[in-house]
Amino acid sequence: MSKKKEVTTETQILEAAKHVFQNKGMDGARMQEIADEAKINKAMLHYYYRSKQLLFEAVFKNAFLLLAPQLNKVLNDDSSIEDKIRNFTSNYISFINKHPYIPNFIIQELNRNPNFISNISEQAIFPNIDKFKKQVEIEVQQGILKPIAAEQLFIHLLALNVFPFIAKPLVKAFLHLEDKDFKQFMESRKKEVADFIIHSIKA
Amino acid sequence: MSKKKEVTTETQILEAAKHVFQNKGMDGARMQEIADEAKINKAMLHYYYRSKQLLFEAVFKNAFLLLAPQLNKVLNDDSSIEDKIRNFTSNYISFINKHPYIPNFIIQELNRNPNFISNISEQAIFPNIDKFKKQVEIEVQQGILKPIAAEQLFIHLLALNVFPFIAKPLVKAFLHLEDKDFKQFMESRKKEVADFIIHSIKA
DNA sequence: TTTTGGTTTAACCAAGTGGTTAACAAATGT
DNA sequence: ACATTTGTTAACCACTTGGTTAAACCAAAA
Repeated sequence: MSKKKEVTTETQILEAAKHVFQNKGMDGARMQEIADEAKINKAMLHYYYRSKQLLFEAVFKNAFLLLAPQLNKVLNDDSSIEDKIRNFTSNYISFINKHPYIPNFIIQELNRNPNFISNISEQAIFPNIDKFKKQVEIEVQQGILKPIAAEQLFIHLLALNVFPFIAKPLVKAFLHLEDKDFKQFMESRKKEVADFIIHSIKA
Repeated sequence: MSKKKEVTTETQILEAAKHVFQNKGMDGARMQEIADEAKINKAMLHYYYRSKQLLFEAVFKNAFLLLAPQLNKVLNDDSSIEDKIRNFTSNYISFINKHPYIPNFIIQELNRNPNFISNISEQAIFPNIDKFKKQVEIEVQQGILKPIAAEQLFIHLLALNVFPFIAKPLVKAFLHLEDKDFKQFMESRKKEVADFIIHSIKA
């Protein structure tokens, strides 16, 4: 096994593919555009990744592996529900500011091909809600939280944090925000969302 | 002006285009597929709508005109904030059950081409937040609501209602739901979401 | 130096793509 | 009745698409 330039070319391709796929989606992306952006010959894309579909899947899994730990942290560590909500809300918004394309990319392509999730949902990294659920039940029983289904709370948390990024053009239009204002709006949501949730669920 | 079959053919095309565009998006849709589904010759698409882009825009505006009144009702009628939240949450979820493709379609294509929203945001139908904002301020001042920015509340409301539909494949996977369970989950959210918001904001 | 193996390239290809055209059919107007 | 406009069709076209191939390249092993 010689490796010569394998590493650089292969990663160059993946980086370019990330950028193009995440901006244009599977259908809108063009292999030639990826090759141009990676500054390599188009044939190299197939040499390393065989087909557009497989290159896309590599990008998709790569994105999902970046996102999953963010969720797992909330679901599996031992801090209180309140702390988890505060931490997640703050961390997630910072995370997305660094990778603004990810949530939309994942959701967009998952809607295009819903079967695709079974490829991933079996992996160990895939977020599991069980521990979070038990913890909510305990805190409800202890009188820390008002009665609430953990599933609903979890989706509330996701919705409040993820939606504004996915619907960014819509939010900007509704609230008459420029890009700079939008960023500020999201920054203030770090505290706003956490407070909003905790006000609602604390006994 | 003669009309012969204009009406039926033109609407047949629009219906087929709706279906195809909303399932596959602008890039994934094929003119031939739309023609096949409308059971007419492909040339008719261009005869009535000139180009793929214009046909797409017709579909897009059509979808937006269906969605906007749902929001305007919340923003512009005179009931209390609490009533508005309860009504919207219940009505919106029912509305999406009838048109499950709409929110994802709009957000997906708006992210693909964010400039596109300026085509629509100038129209009178475009939701305006001003009245809602004043109303929130008044109810806060009257001590009915805890202090909260109307903009944040509005996005909270949208997020909690819209997100689960957009992220349906993800929600299903996280919570291990089948389609039937998902529908039931969304049904229970009609009350759940409204209660959740109101618990949080009521003084 | 020569051989060997993975790496890279330009040229190519078949299958689709949105869009057009010219001829034809069906109404409508006179 | 005839002419004119409107609706419909099949065939066609230029161009783009993902993918292939055969030859060239080039570092390291022999």
